[in-house]
Amino acid sequence: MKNKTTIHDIAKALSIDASTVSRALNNSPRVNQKTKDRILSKANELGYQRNLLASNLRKNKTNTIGVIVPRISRHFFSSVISGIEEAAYDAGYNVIICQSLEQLKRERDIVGTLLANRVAGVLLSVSMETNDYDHLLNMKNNGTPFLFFDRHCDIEGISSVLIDDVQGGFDATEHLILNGCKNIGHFSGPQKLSIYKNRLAGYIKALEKYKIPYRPELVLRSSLMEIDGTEGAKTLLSLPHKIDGLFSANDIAAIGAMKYFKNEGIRIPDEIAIVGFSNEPISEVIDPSLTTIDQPGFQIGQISTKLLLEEINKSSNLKKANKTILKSSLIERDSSRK
Amino acid sequence: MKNKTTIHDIAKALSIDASTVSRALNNSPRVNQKTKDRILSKANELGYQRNLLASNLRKNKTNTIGVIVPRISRHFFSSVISGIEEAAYDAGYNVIICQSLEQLKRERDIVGTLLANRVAGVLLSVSMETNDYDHLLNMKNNGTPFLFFDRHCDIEGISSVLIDDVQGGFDATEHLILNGCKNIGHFSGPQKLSIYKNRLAGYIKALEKYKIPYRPELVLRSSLMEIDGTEGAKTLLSLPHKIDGLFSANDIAAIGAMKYFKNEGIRIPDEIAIVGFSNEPISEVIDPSLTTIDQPGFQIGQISTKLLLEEINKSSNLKKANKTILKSSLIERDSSRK
DNA sequence: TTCAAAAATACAATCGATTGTATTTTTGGG
DNA sequence: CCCAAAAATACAATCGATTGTATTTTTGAA
Repeated sequence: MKNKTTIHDIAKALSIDASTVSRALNNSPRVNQKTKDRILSKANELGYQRNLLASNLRKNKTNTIGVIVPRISRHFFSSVISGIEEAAYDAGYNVIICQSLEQLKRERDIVGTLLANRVAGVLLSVSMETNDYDHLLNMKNNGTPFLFFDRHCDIEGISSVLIDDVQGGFDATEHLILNGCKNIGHFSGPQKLSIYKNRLAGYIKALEKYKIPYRPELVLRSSLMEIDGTEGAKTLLSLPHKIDGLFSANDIAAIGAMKYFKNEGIRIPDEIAIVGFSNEPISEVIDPSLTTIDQPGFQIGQISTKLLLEEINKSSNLKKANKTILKSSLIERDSSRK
Repeated sequence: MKNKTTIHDIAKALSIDASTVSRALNNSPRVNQKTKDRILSKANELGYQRNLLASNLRKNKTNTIGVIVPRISRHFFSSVISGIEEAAYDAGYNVIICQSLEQLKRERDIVGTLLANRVAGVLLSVSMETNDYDHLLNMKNNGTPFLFFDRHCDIEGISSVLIDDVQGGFDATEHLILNGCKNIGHFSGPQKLSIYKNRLAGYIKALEKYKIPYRPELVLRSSLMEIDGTEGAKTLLSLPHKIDGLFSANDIAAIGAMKYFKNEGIRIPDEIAIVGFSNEPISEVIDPSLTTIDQPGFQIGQISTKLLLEEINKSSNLKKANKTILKSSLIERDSSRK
C-alpha cells in the first residue's frame, strides 16, 4: 500500500544505475537531457517521491528550521511566524513551528526533538519559566545555529533580534504621565526575562524623568495571563495608595484588569488610564480601546530568519553575536485619553 | 564543531559493537544491565543524541504527525492545535504545524513536504481555495493516513471530525428570528467548503421553519476576512430590501461589518442584530459583544488525533471512513439582544 | 579513420541506526 | 567438572539517497 517507489525502482525500470537517477532528479549537468526526461517521466509514472529522511541523512543536513514560541495564539508571535515563513520559504527552507506553552519542560523537549531531527537552525523566544539554559547551551555546543527573538537569554555567541523594551516601557509610562497620571501601577512578568526587566526599567526611567517617586509596591509580577490581570487589578485597588494609571507589560493582563475595573464601576480612562503592550487585535476593539505598544512582528520574523540563514551558511566558526534592536511604537487609543 | 557522536563512537570507546549500543539505548532486554549502564554513561559523556533521520529511515516510519490549518492565528485553530498536541504528546508523537494561509498552492507544497518527510499521518483543515484534490488523493494513494477536521472534502475512505454546521447555522438564524429579525443577511464563504454550504443550509432551514421568504440577494459570498465583512455590510445597506439582522459564517467578517455599521451610525442590535460563528476571543470584548456559535476546538483536536492514531496503528487496510459530528453551541451576547 | 578530451553512465562507499542471525560467554543442574 | 540452555554480544545486511571515482560512450579535430 505505502508508496515505496525509490530511485532504485526507477533505475531498475529503466535499466540504469540509481546514481544516475539521483543525479537526474537533482538536475545534475552530468546527466544527458534525454535520460533526464525518461527518468522524470518514469518517476512521475511510478509516483516517486523523494525520501527526505534518506536524503538528509546522507547530506548530513536538512533545510528545515525550527521555531519555538511560547504560544502561537498570541498575535505578536503569529506575526513573527508569518515573517519567518516568508523569509524561509524564499530561501527554500521549511519551518517547523512549536509552542512551549510557557513551560520549561516542553521547551527542553522541543529542543531535543528539533536537534534529533537535525534541523538546520532554530529561532526561539524563550518561555517564562526558562531560568536554566542547559538545553540551550547543549544546542550551542552541538553546533546547531540558533537565534533569539523578542525574549532572549544572555548566551555568549548567540545573536538576538529584539525590540527596545526600555524605550517601550518608557514611552508607555511617559504617555500616562503626560495624560495626568501620578500614581501608576505596573504589571510585570518574570524578571529572568529581560523584556520584562527592561519594560520595568523604562517605567522607572519615565518616573524619574518626571520626578515621580518610584513605589515598588505598585509593581506586580505575574505570568501576565488574563486572570493575573484581574487579580492584579484587585490587589492594586486594595492598596492605600490610590492609582490613577496602569502600565501592563502585555495586553492580555491589561484586559484582565480592564474587565475587573469595569465590573467595579471604575471609569477608564477617567479614574484609571491604562496602557498595554503588544497590540493584540483584541485591544483595538475592546471598550474602551486599549492604548498599547506595537511591535513589528512580521519584520522581526523576517530579520531573524535572514540572520539565522546567514549563520547557517557561514562556513567559518567565528561567532560574532550581535543584537539587532528594533523600535516599537505607541498606539494611542481611548483607554488612556483623559 | 557539530556534534557528531554516533553509536559507533560510543561502541568504539567501549570496545563493543554498535548493535549492542543501539539496543542498550533502546533499553532492549537483550543487553546486560551493567553494559547498559556503561553505555548510557558514555553516551552522556560524549553528548550523544540519537539521529532520528537515520533511525526513522531504518524503521521506515516516523512518530511525527503533520497538521495543516489555514491560519494558526485563528483562535479556533489554535485551540484545535492545543488539543492535537496534548493527545499526540501523550501517545509519544511529535507534531509539525503548518499554515496554508488559505492558499491551495501552499497547501500542496506542505503536503509534499510532509510526505517527503514521511510523517506518520496528517490532520488537515483545507484552505478556502481548495477545489482540486489531487494532492490529497496522492496522499491517499501513497498510503499516508490522514483525517479532516472542521473543513473537509468528500474523499472516499477518509474520515473527518466535524461540527454540525447545519445546526449551527440554524441556531444562529433562529436566534435572530426569535429576536424579531425578519430580513436577515448572511455572509457565506466558498461553497466548495461544506462548512459554508452547511451553515447556509441551516440559515435557509431556519427561514423556512418560520415562513420567512429566502432572498438569495441577501446572501453574500466572500473569503470572510475583515475587509469582506466591511464591504459586505456596505453592499447589504445598498439593497432596496432593508435588513434588520445579519448572520456571518465567521466572527471576523461579522466584526468587519460591525465596524462599518457603527461608523455609519447604525445601532447594533436595535437596527441590525448580528450573530457570528467561531467564538473568537475578540468577540467577547468588542462593543457590543458579539453573539456567536462556539465550536469545541480543543475537543476536536483531541478526537481527531485519537482517530488518526488508530488509523496509523491499524494493520489492516480496511478503510471505514466515518464522520464524527460534534455539537456547537450558541453564545448569546449583546449584538443580538433587542 | 584515429584518438584524446569530454560527456555520460556505472560502481561502490557512505550517512547513522536498526534488526535478524550467528557466535561467544555465562549459568547452573547433574 | 561438563555441557546444554540461556544470556550476552558480535556480525552483517538494510533503509534510500548521495557523491567521489572509475569506466564506458560519444564527440570532433586532426
